[in-house]
Amino acid sequence: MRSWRSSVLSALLGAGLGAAAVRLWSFEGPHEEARTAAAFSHCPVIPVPGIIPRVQASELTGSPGAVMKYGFPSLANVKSRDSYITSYDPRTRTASWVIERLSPASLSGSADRKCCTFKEDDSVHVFHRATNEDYRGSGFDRGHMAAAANHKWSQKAMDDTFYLSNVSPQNPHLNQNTWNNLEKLCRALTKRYLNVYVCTGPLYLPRQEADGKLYVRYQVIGPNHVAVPTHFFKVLILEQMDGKGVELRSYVMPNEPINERVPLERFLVSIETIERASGLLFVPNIMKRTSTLHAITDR
DNA sequence: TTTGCTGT
Repeated sequence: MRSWRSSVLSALLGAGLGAAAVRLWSFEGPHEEARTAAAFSHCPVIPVPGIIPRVQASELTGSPGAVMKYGFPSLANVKSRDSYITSYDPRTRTASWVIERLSPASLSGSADRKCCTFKEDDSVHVFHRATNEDYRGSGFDRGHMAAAANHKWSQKAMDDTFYLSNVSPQNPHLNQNTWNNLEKLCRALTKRYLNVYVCTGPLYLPRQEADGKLYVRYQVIGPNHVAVPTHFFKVLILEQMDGKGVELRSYVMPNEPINERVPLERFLVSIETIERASGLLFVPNIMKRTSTLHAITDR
């Protein structure tokens, strides 16, 4: 039985993405704090000109200009909702990426998920649309990309996270434990950073099969063949309290049960790893490609 | 607490 670690590692290696990932996962220090510090030392910090203001409650209404200040990871089938902006992938019947902006204001309010139900996205053609029937009895959870609890500021905003275009088939144990903890971490970071931008999405990573060749293989569920991602990513854009810099943190988790005792820092990968694997480019508006990527991968 | 599921 292969561990999650070897499974992620071989998948990333298979995509030709090894260098940055190997260095992170090979780190085994005796003290967790030292390990955490070492893990974050890989995360880039980018100075930004001017002072960034904190988002106020009155500014929460989903306006693409505000949520997308760091740019679009890709441009196909972009949709704007109150709580997030997303790019839909009609071939897999799920999102390519979903971006949301978290702040203390967006996390507080009276919206209640008991009032929400998962629903088809009528803006997607029926040929390419996921339905609740696809998930029923599949063994997979309907895992939010933009999490419901991030948008208590408005019932409509929370309702919008229940479109199945904001959902991917997710291992139930992962969704309800370690992935949930990662979502809670994103919310907790709003206390230490001015604004927290979160970009979430699925990955379909190659792995080596018995003949020694690399294949991308994923299950599809239901009559509409909704793709089951092999992994999920989260890219965090953290605006520092002094408004002078932006920190980037990016995580990859396999779509399988993960022991909750494994620290979240173990799932940090370089942003380049996710960019190569996903076909997306993050923070195109601020990334200085050559110099920044050297800083990440050469460390 | 928040993440979901199934059955009535």
